[in-house]
Amino acid sequence: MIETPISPGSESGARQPGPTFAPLYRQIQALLLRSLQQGEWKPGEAIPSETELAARYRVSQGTVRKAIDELAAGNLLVRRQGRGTFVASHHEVRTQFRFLRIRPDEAGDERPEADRAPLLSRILECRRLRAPVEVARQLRLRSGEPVVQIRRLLELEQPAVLDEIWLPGARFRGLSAERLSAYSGPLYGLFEAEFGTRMIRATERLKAIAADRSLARSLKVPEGSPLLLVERLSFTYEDQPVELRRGYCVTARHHYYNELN
Amino acid sequence: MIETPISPGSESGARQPGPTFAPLYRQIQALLLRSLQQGEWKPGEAIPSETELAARYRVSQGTVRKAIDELAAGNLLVRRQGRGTFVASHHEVRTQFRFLRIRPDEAGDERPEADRAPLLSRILECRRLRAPVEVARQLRLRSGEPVVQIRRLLELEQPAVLDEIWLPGARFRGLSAERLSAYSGPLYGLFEAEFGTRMIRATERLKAIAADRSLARSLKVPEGSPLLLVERLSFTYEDQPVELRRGYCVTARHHYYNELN
DNA sequence: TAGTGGTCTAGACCACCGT
DNA sequence: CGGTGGTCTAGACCACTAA
Repeated sequence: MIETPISPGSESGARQPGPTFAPLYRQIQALLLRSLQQGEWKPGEAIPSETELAARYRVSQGTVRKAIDELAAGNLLVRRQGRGTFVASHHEVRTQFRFLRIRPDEAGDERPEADRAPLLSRILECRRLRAPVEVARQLRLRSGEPVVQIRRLLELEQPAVLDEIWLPGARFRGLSAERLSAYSGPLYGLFEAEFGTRMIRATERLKAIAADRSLARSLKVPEGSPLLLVERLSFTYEDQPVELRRGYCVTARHHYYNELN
Repeated sequence: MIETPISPGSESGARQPGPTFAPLYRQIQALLLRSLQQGEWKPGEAIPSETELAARYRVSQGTVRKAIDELAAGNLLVRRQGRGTFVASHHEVRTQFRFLRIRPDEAGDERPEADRAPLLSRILECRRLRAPVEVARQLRLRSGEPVVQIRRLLELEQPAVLDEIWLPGARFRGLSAERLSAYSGPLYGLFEAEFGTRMIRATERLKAIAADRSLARSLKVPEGSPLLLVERLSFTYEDQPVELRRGYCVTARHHYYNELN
């Protein structure tokens, strides 16, 4: 099966420089993106070789290459010399620390490698309910639509993070506390494997707040203790928001790590 | 003047695939980096065109292009179609918000554009002293070497951030409270223009802490209030650390914004 | 050894910018 | 208009991986 993008100028018809003009490699990129989204290639699998894709789309290898380059830069694909190009997966170690920014103060100053930290995740709750207004707004649901709420405790040594997670109910049917507890490994790994939902990017807002009674009890800190609140909105393909998460972190022996480039 | 990198394989001598092998475009990149560091082209200025550079280094335009691509991706250079390639500068609006991550809660949800926020910076103190152990360690100085310490208050509406900044004394001779107060605009703009020191990248560690008496007074919040502590280490060329900064932020009406890709 | 991604070249043409 | 960066091609060779 051959999909044909607009032909390049030197071959036949010309691209229209009109208002919707996009370079060839971006069109290829969009086609690749569509295939990824539709699951033509699954996370962890290899996509066709550059030569194959060039033939399929009837463009030069260089053009395919540039399309893939950007997707790889965006962490959607992973290039491996001599082996092929693979669909990125949250199961890989390399991808892990892209979203987990809380680190122990002493360890992993910059290299979160060989890090077999005893990261324990304890599911406290998993229930379905109608989306509160603010949650609905951020997830772009109608307020009152069903959502899944998860509460879990992350322990890196001491109890460190209490997460409150909201997910669209429709997309995450059949998600239960049992299923969550049975699964070991990153949450996003489960989401991608069991629900076909891959988190692509996220925005975060951080604040310092004082622990209320409930948080204090869960995290075993005095009431009023300063906590780091990390509010995250995660997106899948097409910039669809699919997870709202509020993490309350004890930062006595941990910190949130960030790099500015 | 012509500088000659190792010739490409197809032309004459071959690159040695030895342990120190680097592709041609990386060698060009290193040469460009050296010119940038040595100030051959100043921030805001244009560097020579791709064709010129290709001639100078005796490589093809495509190779120069790839070298520049990566430097542009790292925010060291800025490409402008039809005009040329320019040395990035902290004076440009585009670069501003790369390092300033504190935002008002309501505004600038994702687009920090057209943002003429009344950002007031009041210098409280600027003095020279001997580097405390921890500061010396992070700035890679011998403990006791001279450093400049700056304290300043940033007001976005209410007083919002108290910054404590340490700089290597040798690199920042002649820096004074007067000079700082006289300068309006981003601090890093002053550093790059007056001291030839351009901040390239930074690492940050964030924690939630309780305001002690001194902080409480400066920021006009009750003692014990939760504050967001942002500890930043900034680097210039060659991964030289040249600024240590501790920012204490009131996050009642502001937050720290971050994007995960 | 065959196949993959990675580098490099040379040349053509296009889009954008200032003059 | 001329110069700049941006796109696209075709072909060569290299480095890495797995069978």
